[in-house]
Amino acid sequence: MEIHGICAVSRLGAAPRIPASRTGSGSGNKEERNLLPVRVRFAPSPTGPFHIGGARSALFNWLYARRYGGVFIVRIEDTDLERSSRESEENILAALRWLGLDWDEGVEVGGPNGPYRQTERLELYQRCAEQLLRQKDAYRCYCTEAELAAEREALLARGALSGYSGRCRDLSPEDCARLEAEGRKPAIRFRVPDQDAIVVRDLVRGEVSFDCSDIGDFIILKSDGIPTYNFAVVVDDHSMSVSHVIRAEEHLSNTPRQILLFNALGWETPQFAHVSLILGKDRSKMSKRHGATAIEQYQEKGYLPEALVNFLALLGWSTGGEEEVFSLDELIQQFSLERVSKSPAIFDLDKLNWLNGHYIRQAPIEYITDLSIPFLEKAGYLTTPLAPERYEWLKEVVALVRKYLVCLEDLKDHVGIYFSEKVEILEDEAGEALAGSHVPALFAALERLVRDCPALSADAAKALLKAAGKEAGVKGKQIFIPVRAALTGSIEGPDLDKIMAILGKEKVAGRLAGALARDSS
RNA sequence: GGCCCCAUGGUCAAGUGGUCUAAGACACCGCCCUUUCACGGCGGUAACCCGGGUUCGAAUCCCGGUGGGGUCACCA
Repeated sequence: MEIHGICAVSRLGAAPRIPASRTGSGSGNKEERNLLPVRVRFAPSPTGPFHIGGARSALFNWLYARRYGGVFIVRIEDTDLERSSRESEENILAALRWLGLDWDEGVEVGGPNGPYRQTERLELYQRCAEQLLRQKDAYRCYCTEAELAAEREALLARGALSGYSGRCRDLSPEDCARLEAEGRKPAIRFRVPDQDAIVVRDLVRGEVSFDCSDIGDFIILKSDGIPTYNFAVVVDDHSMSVSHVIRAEEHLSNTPRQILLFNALGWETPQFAHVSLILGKDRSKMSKRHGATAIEQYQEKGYLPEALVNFLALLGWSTGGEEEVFSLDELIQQFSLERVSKSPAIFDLDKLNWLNGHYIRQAPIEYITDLSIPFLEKAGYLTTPLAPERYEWLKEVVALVRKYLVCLEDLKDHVGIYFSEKVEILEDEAGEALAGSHVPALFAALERLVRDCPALSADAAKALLKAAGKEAGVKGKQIFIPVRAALTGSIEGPDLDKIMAILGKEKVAGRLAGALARDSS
């Protein structure tokens, strides 16, 4: 297996070791660093469906890359062998593409720093771990999970929950040999230095300081040779020359460990930006019980990617202006890390719904019609391929009902009357409207007029309605309500003349006759 | 519990010491448009967590409290 990016590691020897006394996340001030080419990454672990929060992290990274002409990398953090799967990796990538977030380097597209799946870069981590071992910045730990669990429990009982006892910190080669003879497989632990404070310079949070004594020696390479998250990110972010690490706030407390690793390996740290979390209605971290959390679910319900992107961008970021609706291009123009909010945001489904409806109403009708087709198929209203006239007709249907939609899945509740043969009386009021004494005369007149009409356009329908009313001696609501009831089974809905035009002569006349027959029986 | 982060209407948020009797959006309420519903338009209700400082002056700065969240794994 060939691993690119080894060059980055080979610089190791030459790079000056950053003294342990140094605090801070690396050299160079902000302005200086900003001149560096922007290289950001989205690094999901493929352990389940693509979460809303992950999507926002991906979006922010992508926007940042596009805003500054940088490179957006997608790397797969699949070191959790138990939970990772190709299936969810593909899921995530598909969702990324659906949202319109394309990547320049990474899994599937390749690039100079690949491979982009961590399980395919094991050799690299191995080598870096050995380096640390040689420098005495890491050591082999022979404790078993059971021993560690017991130790943790004891620690917890004393109320001091933190870290590792350091039992294997200073094992002699002989100790190691003996333990290995027992059949124990060592994990590799990082030796956290005696350093007072380590400060994270964060682009959204400012300087955040952590005390080293609060950080216990942590494992960087598991006993099976797989790296641990904190180790793999550092090695990869360096070897992929990542300039800015933009990720969720839950990683903030991991950052000092990572900085320690960067320092020990003699590497410069990237810039960090920790974006606050997305919370559910009850203010706790967004999870399944708060409703749909997977991007996939929104896609299935018929949310538009542009609405979701727009919504996600506004969660934790704002322009400062009054506008709320932004295309991807407009977001790129305006995005900046400086305007990312520090406080967590609650996922507001109402606003997403409004935005989605807004996009459904505003987008070109062909676009919405095309997106609607799979939903109509699924509801059993349509089979593809569509004849051209049928498509034109469908466009009119969609144009008529889209103002009622929150998402495309709602279509099925509004289009039944245009597809089905029979009308179902849905409301009591509709039945009552049909029972009016003037109704038979009105319907008879209208049915005749409709049948005699050469082409039932909306304009023609309007005129016919008026004429029929005149013949029956009624007007206004007395015309519209019963006709609407007969044609749609409901007393509310889109403009009646347009409904009639879409339904066509046959259906209109037939339904009128049907209502009459039903009424007299 | 230790450590860390956060705190403007129900929600998203603008606001970076005076122009704040605090913007905008969603939701809610009302009016208008309309044959109905919806869309749309117009208007309205509603907020600086508490307590101390600093200052001529604080939503804005500092300290403390409270509340919420995150994190403490051979998970990421």
